[in-house]
Amino acid sequence: MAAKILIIEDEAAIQELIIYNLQQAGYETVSAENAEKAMSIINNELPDLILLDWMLPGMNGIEFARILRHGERTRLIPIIMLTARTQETDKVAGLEVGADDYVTKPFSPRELVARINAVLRRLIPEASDEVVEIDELRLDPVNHRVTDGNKEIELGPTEYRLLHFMMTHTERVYSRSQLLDRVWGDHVFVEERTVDVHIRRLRKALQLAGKDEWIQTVRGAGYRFSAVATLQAKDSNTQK
Amino acid sequence: MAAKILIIEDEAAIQELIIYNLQQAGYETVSAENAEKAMSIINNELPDLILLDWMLPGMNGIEFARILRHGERTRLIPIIMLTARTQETDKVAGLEVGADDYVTKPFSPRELVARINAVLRRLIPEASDEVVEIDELRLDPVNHRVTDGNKEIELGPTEYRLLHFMMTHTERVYSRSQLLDRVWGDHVFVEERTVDVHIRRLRKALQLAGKDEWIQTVRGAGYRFSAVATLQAKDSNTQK
DNA sequence: ATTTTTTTATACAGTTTTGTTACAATGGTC
DNA sequence: GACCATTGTAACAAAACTGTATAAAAAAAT
Repeated sequence: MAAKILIIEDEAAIQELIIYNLQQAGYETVSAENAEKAMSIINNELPDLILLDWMLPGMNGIEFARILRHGERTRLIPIIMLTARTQETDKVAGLEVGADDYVTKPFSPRELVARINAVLRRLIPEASDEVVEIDELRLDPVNHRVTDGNKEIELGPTEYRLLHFMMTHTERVYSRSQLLDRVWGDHVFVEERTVDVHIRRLRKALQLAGKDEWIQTVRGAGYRFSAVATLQAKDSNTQK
Repeated sequence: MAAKILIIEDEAAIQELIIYNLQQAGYETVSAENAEKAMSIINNELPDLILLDWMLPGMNGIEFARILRHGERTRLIPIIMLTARTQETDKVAGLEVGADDYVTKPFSPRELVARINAVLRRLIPEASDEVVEIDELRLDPVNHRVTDGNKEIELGPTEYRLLHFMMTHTERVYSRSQLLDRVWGDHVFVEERTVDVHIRRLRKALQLAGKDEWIQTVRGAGYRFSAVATLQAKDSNTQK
């Protein structure tokens, strides 16, 4: 599942340069020349990351970034600002409004791609195309396959995304509501208990590989993915 | 257990900017635009920290801070003031009324988060997400795990919170009623004896690690957590 | 030594949380 | 349109957790 990147840039030449390079790097791209078009795209297909030009016809990028940060659905989308300016104040203003990084023009395509990679890895690793492999368990976003050694594990779409998220966020407890936000999407109207059901389905699928214990219940808190072998100190006294 | 931060700020743009950044930083947020709403929120769900704008519609922040400091339940909640002014006198007034820190607008989100972290660490360490480690005993709030060396210690939710509180407040006696307030939460009505039971359960769990002696009974006063070598005139001939 | 107070230990019943399964609704595909 | 996979929810079962009562033990006071 290649990350989808929205490019908001009015200069056609630069836009095409970026599109070319991002596609080269394996990203899916959509683009808009102004804020209105950008908004309509965002409403249709939530991008994973937004490349936003500082100067836009009609509305400046800072303003637009602020609007995105206000939107319920768009709040969590990483934003990288493109700016011709190098003033420190602009940098600060950009970061203050919630940009996650910025690139000054002129930029090298390699630098741009590198920064995008970095931001995605940091903020939504499950949206990057990197293979995740833990022990023998391997999830390959490119061919959308999960394997254990040479055995293939079949998962439904939701279980796949859930596993992908968990494998890229291990050793950390996530509440049901956090999982809904990150795996289902922000503020999807779904019962929290639904998470349990999908956890169950995922565990069932992993059971064949004997890896179902990696998905752990943390009572009162949520779920945790952990492949670390820890000697349980239980079963010596907790019995009834 | 992410700390819950109440943001009292009437300017929508600033409020959302703060919300976004605090959520990014892993905090839970609630917000209010004026003093009344803030009060009603506080009555329902005690926040761990309050971010309070200096200027509020109807009532100024200083006044509100003073009210909070008088309230039985709210007295101990850390307050960080947000102010557009930089005058030294205001700073003084803010700190005098009991604010624990203050941040002047415009502020960088990083600074804000850093100050919040600092205040929380100082005043309610158990609400921050930092790992607590004493000797070999390690409690990690992020993955919600307690380990002794490489042995995992399994705890129920209440024992976990109790241990977390005690590990972050060592070398000090807490009465049962204090523990009920801080671990169970105020406004909870349970027998004081209940504390004994959970202390017992926690000790039992720690016993496997041989760390149960760290939870000490102070007769007539309460309990104390102390990892300091207990070289009391206790004469451990009675060992084993 | 005896009594009183405080703490520990344990059992138990009630409650909450989580696991599991079945089912109906949805939406895509042939 | 019929088929199929997938999804979310509800309902019930199972498990874990909680608070209280009670009895035993320990410490302090008499």
